[in-house]
Amino acid sequence: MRLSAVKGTFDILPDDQPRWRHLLDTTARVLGRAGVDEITTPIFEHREVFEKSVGESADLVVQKEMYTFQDRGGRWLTLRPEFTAGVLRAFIEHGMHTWPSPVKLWSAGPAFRAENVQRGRFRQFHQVNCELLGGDSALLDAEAIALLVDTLSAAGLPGVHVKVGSVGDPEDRERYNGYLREALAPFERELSDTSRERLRLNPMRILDSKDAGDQALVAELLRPLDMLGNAARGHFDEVLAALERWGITYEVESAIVRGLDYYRRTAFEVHHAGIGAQSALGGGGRYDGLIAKLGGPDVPGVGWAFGIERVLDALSGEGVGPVERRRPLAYLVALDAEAVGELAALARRLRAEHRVEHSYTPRNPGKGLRDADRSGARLAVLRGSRERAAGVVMLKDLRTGDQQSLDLSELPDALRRSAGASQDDSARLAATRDH
RNA sequence: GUGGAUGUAGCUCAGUCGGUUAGAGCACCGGAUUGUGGUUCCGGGGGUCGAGGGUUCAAAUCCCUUCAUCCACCCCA
Repeated sequence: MRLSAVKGTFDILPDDQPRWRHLLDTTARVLGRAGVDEITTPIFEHREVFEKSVGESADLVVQKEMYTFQDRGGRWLTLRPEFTAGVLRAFIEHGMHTWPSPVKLWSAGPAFRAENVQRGRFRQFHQVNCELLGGDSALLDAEAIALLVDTLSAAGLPGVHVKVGSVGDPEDRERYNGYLREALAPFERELSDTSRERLRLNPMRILDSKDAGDQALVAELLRPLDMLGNAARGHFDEVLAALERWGITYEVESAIVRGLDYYRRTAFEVHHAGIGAQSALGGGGRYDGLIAKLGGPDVPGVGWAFGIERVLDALSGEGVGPVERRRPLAYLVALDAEAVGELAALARRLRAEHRVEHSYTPRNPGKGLRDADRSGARLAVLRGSRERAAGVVMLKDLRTGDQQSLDLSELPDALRRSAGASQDDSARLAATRDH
């Protein structure tokens, strides 16, 4: 059987890399300016890290989608299905609650879920994650949303659709779930199977049901937003006020529901049309109490993640085209065996400044220039017996066809001059792709 | 877990009322051009027709099974 990538995984080939690089560079720049520092945590953790964070009502659904395995020492480990739990584990382990507050951290990398594959859903996928830890100010909720919007905007998606809601404080949720149970109890037999299950475990999620019958039953009921306590209501209003003040357009979602029950108060999502059925680019919310639940100090936090593949998908749809791959400045063509060694040594020196490639076997000029042309190099440098006798190289501009014989000592300067010119090219290229 | 569509060369795809040796474009290699690339022209290599089984004188083509990919449902941290 021919080997292939595992279902739900894929290779990011050299031609794809510039787009990824661009998105990650943009992320680092935007978040860095906001005082968010990068943190890298392991891609697997003790299973408890994720099991504790996930919560009881969700674990039935969610745990079976986690890649959990036993290593040779008998440890139970889980490939991270998301970033938050691992980052919080690091926060606790390194005593970050003593750092100047708030502690702002971002990460990027792969995550793993054993899901069925479709557009925008993979088993190994990649996320950018951001956490703002140690403050309960509504300003931090708003900042989190702003950072998500600003990052996507800077990457080339200025018009994402922001949905903001609040799931309230724990007591609000309890009250609301009680209300739902009471209101829906008479209709229990009319609910869909999953919703009947949810009625016991987490009634709020019934609001999420796509079943038409379920939707009809809940249509007339109050939404979570309608039953927020004073504290959560005030907090939510402050978040919205900040967003308005900053000119961030949003839509209030009266029944925003998230699959995990660690969310408190603010929850939000960003959506984009045209990336298939999975329209969510990312989302997040506030999770006060989660750090304590994981065994740390009772420090509040708010965070989000977006899916890199989905954002790139959206960017393609926006006509933000593939970014051109890096090309060498010069390709050194060895015309005889001795030149191969000479040029390899020369290339090594030139590489201190430029991207330079060279032939590894003797080539005739025709083949050598074709090699140079295919590499995408702007310049070809030829060296053979004639050049050696004169102590020179032949420098050829592959676009104009101009060529000149050049003393070896003059080559570095000549390359520097051309490098200046081709940087202008790449600047133009960058300008067109950043529209 | 469920449903639909699709699997033919490295890539994109033609080819199925069953019938010679399975084709094209692009890509790759060589030559025209043994010290000058791109364009052009000529030639060449490359295929378990996803896999297994069945029907048939004969299967890429028909039947069954299976796997994979894509899309969607379910679910979604």
